Amino acid sequence: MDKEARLHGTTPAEHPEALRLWLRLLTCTQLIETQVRSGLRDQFDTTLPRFDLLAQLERAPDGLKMNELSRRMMVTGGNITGITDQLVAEGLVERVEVPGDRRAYRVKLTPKGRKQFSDMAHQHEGWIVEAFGGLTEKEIATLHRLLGKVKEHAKSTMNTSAEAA
Amino acid sequence: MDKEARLHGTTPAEHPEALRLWLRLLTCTQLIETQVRSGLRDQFDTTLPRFDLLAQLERAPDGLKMNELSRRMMVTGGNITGITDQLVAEGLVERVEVPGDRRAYRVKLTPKGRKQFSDMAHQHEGWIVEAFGGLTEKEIATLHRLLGKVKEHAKSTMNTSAEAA
DNA sequence: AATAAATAGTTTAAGCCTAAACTATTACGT
DNA sequence: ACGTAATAGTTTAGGCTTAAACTATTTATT
Repeated sequence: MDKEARLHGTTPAEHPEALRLWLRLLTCTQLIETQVRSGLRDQFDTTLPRFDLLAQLERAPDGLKMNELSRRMMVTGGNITGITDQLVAEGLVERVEVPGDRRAYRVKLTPKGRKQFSDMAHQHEGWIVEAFGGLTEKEIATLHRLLGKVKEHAKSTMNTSAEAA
Repeated sequence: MDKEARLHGTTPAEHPEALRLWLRLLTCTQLIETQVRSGLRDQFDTTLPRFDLLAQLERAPDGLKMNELSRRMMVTGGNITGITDQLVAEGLVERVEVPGDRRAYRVKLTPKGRKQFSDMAHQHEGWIVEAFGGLTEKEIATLHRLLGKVKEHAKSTMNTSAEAA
């Protein structure tokens, strides 16, 4: 019996492996994320959410509506409003009216934004490749496959537990 | 070929598997974290960082110094100050003077804090077990092992890349 | 057409988090 | 002992994020 298992003295764990896995998952994400944030700040004077939003738009030539950005980036709409405002002020993205709907618009990369993102994306990929440099191609594939199962299971049980209360 | 792979059209990736893995890792972490935050808020009216700090203290019967908490939780010292202030105000932890060093003190759980954490930890474990419910025990072990390699590699190359600039 | 409900996006208040500057204390080198 | 450097912790300014309340517009119902 190891340390982590023993310490929940009053609440003996039935599945300590799951808890350990969760802590490790968090640690890995946080380590890599910290590296990426640091690189974006030092080399491009920008932030991860700004980069993420540009990345979403780079994959969508026709731009994306705010709620599409919100869903894809898994953050709230208010958050998207703030980040978009900044990027518009910097001239990296633009708001384009949607013909049939005066409430909505599409956010698109400007040429300047596309150029800047291209530079950043190249560096970014380098950081990520380096982050997983300790794994073989096969291990990367295995990790990807197993996390795929986690993702599907998490999505499928999203709002199932709240009802049990 | 799935969606994630196709989308980096204009920036042909040499190691697209690493990028895909990173995106999936982020997604999984975020999905589970959102569930946990939501549960802590709805059922215990608290937040994840508060829970994490209590969790650290529960494993350290003699308490921890601020910088130890900072290092273990991988956040800045100023952050620890703020969270600790709140928990002290709620009576869940206490600051205890360190005999030989008037700069430092130890943060310890109060009996009330220990009790409250115990309740939360039990629920928390349930959420985590459920989050990984789509995996077999063996798959959990594999995931844990592979993430261990990622973690070690990330830690070993922490400040090696900045020098190359 | 009139009303109600849903949708798109923004604003607000509050908490988290960081980097950098700061205070207080301790350790070290001479 | 004295001056400097290192350490422990806090404060400050600013960016990120959320939930909830809000405005404006569109869709559905009657």
